[in-house]
Amino acid sequence: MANEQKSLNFIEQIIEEDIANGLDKNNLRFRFPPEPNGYLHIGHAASICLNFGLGEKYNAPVNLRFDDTNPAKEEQEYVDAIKRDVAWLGFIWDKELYSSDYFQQLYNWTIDIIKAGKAYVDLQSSEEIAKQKGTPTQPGVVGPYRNASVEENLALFEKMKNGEFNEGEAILRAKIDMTHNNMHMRDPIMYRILKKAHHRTGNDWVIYPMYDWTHGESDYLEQITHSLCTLEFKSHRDLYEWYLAQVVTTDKIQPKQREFARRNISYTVMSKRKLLQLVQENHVSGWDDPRMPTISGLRRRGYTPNSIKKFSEVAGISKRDNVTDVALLEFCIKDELNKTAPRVMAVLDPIKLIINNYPANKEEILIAENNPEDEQAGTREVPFSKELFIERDDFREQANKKFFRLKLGGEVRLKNAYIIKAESVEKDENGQITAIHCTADLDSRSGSGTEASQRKVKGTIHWVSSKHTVSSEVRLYDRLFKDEAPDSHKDIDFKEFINPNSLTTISALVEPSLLTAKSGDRFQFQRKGYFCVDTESTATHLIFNRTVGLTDSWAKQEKKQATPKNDPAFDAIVPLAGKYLKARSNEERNELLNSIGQLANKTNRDIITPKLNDVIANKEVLAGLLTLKFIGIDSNEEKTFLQKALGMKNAAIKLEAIYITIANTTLLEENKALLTSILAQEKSPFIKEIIEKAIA
RNA sequence: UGUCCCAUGGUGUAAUGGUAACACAGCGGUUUUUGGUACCGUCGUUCAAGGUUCGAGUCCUUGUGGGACAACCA
Repeated sequence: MANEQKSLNFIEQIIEEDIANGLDKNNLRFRFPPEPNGYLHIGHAASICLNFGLGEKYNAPVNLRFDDTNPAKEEQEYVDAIKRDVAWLGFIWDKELYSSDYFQQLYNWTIDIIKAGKAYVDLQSSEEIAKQKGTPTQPGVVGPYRNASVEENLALFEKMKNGEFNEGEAILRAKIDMTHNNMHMRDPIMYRILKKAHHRTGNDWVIYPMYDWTHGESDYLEQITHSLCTLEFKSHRDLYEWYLAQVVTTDKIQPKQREFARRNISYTVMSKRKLLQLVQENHVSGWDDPRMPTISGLRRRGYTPNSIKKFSEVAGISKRDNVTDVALLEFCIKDELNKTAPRVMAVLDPIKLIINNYPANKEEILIAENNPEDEQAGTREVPFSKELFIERDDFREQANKKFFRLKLGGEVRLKNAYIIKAESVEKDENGQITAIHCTADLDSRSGSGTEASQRKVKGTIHWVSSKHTVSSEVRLYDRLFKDEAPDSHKDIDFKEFINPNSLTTISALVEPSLLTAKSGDRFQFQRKGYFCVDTESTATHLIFNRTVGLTDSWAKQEKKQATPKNDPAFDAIVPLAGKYLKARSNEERNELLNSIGQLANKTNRDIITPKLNDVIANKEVLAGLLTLKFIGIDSNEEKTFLQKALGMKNAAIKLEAIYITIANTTLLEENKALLTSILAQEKSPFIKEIIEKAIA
């Protein structure tokens, strides 16, 4: 039986349990509640797919609700962008709602809460309030305004509402418990004064409700059954429930907040604050730069709504911190585009190919399959002539048997055309090849049905006809960051890891059928990858973005041979160095040092040294340092690395670098000036003392 | 020196006390007019120690590791 049941994620399990306990399925209702202070990213897509996915699964309505309680950060531009992105993903929201629609209702409830003696106006400065709040390990203390009378509070709150206070002079707090374990319960702020125009309510209000005092009540007003948010709101749940308890009536549904882990992806960052920084500091061209993990960036990059939904589905949902391999996202788009994208020929790095035995004035129209994966896709016409361009990579004067492409004296098929044999090359004065001469087997034309056309040759390469080709701009994107998790390093700014080569713009030659391509169209450039027409593209200046490359097992093999192998011993040292950084006792450190020493003696200096000056992460730097501590320093590269380590922020690394430097008289002499300058800036008396002694 | 959450292959998720599985990535092969695709194969996993149980990835205890929480942000 094809009755295979898909396993439920933990949210679905909670819902099923609630239904089993008597919740009417027909009352199920969800919401996606973004703050309009930035663009949506692939992490939001997980939340969107979760909420709207539940809506589809249970046939329940899903609201799009803008959490717009902070006019200082929010803009209409973001509201529009968010609506566009959710709609583009293909989801239909039940109602478009705004928290700001509930300002009056929230205000009315607030009056009741004050009357019940459960909220008070506090006129202290934010510093005083913060001080009284305590810390996670120390309880807070009661402030002087906590026991004011209901009448006084009502009057003060009225003054707040009427704009009689300036920003920062007064706030309204819930009266809960200043000694509560959960900091959020220590008399949290319900309202603050913000004399700013709101993008929807204008200047109607000068008091604005805080997130906690808005979110649960909005859920309640909309009768949301399950209010799903990310893990960092876990500790807000107590407050969410406390606020709800002040207003619920038993005949209505009390919403339930549940938390799931946000979706992270390797080689990128996923926080609005950091993405905003990339935009503002011009590391990217905008929110929709194709390198950005935003929905709009992915759209421009060539991702489809389905590929993003598919990704959210296969990545799943859970409560564990995660960094999902970006390869999974790429798989989702490749898998779809393989079935749907028309094939075309484009030469990215052209070199001229002349067919000696083909008439100079002859032109042929050849027939090419649009998509071998899709019979319905049909065929197209591609012009052919004596002079062509092929990919520079597809030719070598000499090569071994594993090279299936064109080499002197070797044969290869030109896709959809003839089998050719390379005869000679033309070179310029620098020895650079400027043209390749070949002869064609004129009986071997693809599809001609002749015996020669059935011949098997090992390689097939793509081409464009010189006379008919269209020149275009192609943007090749690589990952934006060099590190898997650029924002996971404690004392290193994530921007340190930005990949300087994340965008390469080239001019490429494409087949003439692409002349009619329109913005957003997606193609497979055969043997190269999937590309889409950029939004900036025009009829006279075509621009293609590379969405993702094809799996290239030849390039992989080449690379494997070209790049030096990893050093297994060093790779084993790195995690130990990570532990060393966190070690609490000298005993622990000595034990680790012992293991590292044994491994260090097995490392291969020739492999490690060239890599040293590229490492950025603390544990890798320390691993290099500790390895050198055992095997000694002897090259200039290693000395440079030591100096870099001396300049690092991390105290443990700096200290280790200092120890290595002062243990060796030559190194000490060479780095005296550097040590002196470190001494001048150093705050730690311990490190200062060590340096002073050594220099003296 | 608190409270809470989390811990399954390289990565992401499943297994709801009963054979640890699926996908991605990796590796190898077959097919191929894309070194793509497809197909086949392969690699590798329950943080530790105790306990409950006929039986524990799952329940309990302790420990270890990671994370969240002290914005007039959301």
